[in-house]
Amino acid sequence: MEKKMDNSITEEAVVARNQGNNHEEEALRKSLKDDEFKSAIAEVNELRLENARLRMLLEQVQKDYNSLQSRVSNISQPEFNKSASPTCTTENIIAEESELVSLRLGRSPSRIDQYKKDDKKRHSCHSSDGLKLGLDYNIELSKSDPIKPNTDPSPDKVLETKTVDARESGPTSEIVKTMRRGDNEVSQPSPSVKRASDDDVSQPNVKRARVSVRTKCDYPTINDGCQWRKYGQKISRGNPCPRSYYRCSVAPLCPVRKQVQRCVEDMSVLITTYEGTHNHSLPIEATAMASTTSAAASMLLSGSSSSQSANKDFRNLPNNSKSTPLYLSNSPSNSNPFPTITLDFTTFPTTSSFTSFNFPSNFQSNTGFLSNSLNFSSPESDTLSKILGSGYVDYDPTTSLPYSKSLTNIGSSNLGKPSPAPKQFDQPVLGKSKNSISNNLKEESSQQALTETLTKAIASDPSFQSVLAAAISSMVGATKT
DNA sequence: CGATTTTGACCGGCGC
DNA sequence: GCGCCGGTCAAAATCG
Repeated sequence: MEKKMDNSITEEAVVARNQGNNHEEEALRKSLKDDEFKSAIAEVNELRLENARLRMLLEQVQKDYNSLQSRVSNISQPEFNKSASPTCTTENIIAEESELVSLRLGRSPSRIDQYKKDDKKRHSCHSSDGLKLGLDYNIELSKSDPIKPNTDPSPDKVLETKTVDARESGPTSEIVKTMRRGDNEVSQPSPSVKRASDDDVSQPNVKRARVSVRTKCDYPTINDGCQWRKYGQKISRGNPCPRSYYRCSVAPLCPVRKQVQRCVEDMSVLITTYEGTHNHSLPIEATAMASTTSAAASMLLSGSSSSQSANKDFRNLPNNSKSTPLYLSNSPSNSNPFPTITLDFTTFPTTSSFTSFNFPSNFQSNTGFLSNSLNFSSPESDTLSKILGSGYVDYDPTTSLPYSKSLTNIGSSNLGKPSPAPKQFDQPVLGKSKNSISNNLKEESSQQALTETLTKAIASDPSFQSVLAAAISSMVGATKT
């Protein structure tokens, strides 16, 4: 009996203890939930802070980008004004019509976007290179107002406008051309009339500038941030791969067109040729390449002589084939009747930086076209990266963002404006360890003369500055997305 | 159903 | 004048 009592007491105690345990567990769970809740709140707060920080960073980058743009615009202005001067000399015409510039931009390979099969028709959305494209009409619009539709269809007037614009830049002339086409489409729907109007624009002395972008790309087209509509496809002579013709579909009257074709020598290389300037606002991701292509086109049409002078300066560089980063080269596309500038992204740097800047000394024009070549590509040796890395700018290999180094020597003080570097950039410049910094110093001193010469060359060539600045800004812009 | 792509036809430039 | 070639158009087909 006592045992029973004891047992019952014990059971009660156990029950009571269990009940107590349940309460404790509940309290524990509650406190755990509170903790979780608090940590979640803390996490959210952290994220908010991070968000705010990133926003500030973005604003800063935007600010830098804008100031850079305005500088590019300022730098380019005299050239445009000069070339837009009312005295249309034969030299001017020949120079602008006969330019063929190759600009090679090496950059680190960025992550390859997932290619969505179901999205393959929307070729504007894919990239293997993380390239962004658009045209910078901050520059173009500030000079003249080419977008304004020509309300006076008088052929004389049209011709006059076209000629002046063409002297300013190819894309501008393209705009005028297309706006006129739009006018004709309204007033004279006949296709033959439309084509006749095209002919008016295609004066022998007025060539349209094109910017050709070469990229290693397995996909039908590169992601340039714009939306394109395919309007034709042709198999051109000498290349079994069909050439596709696209026009910008963001705005109905946008004159910008592009041609996409695989390189016959290397099928993995995609050649995208842009023509014209967007007459509408662009998505952010489309502005970066726009800056580059627009500046390149501007340089193409406005800076022939200055490029030559730059070349002259570049030839003063130390005569060491391994360390001579600048040389002139023939453009591969000699048959192209249009002034074309080529941005070559096909040679990715194996080092961490934005690399070479090559001007082959065997430059000569064999097409009657002035074939100025700016080569930013990236052979591992004799690269601009060393120069840029030793005084101008370095790029993070994973982000392609420039490290905050001084760019003032390039001629744009804002370029080097130190900006708060986010965490991911907080790593050794050029990816080198501290042990290699002394080696860097040695390299720096040995290339000091080179750097000075290059600085001089760059500073003496506004067009070159604008292209370089645009290229840099494109690197920056590409990281915004 | 609207947007986009495909594709054959057409046009102008250019060289012969 | 003719033919080739690059570029564009536009109707039909396709896609989402």
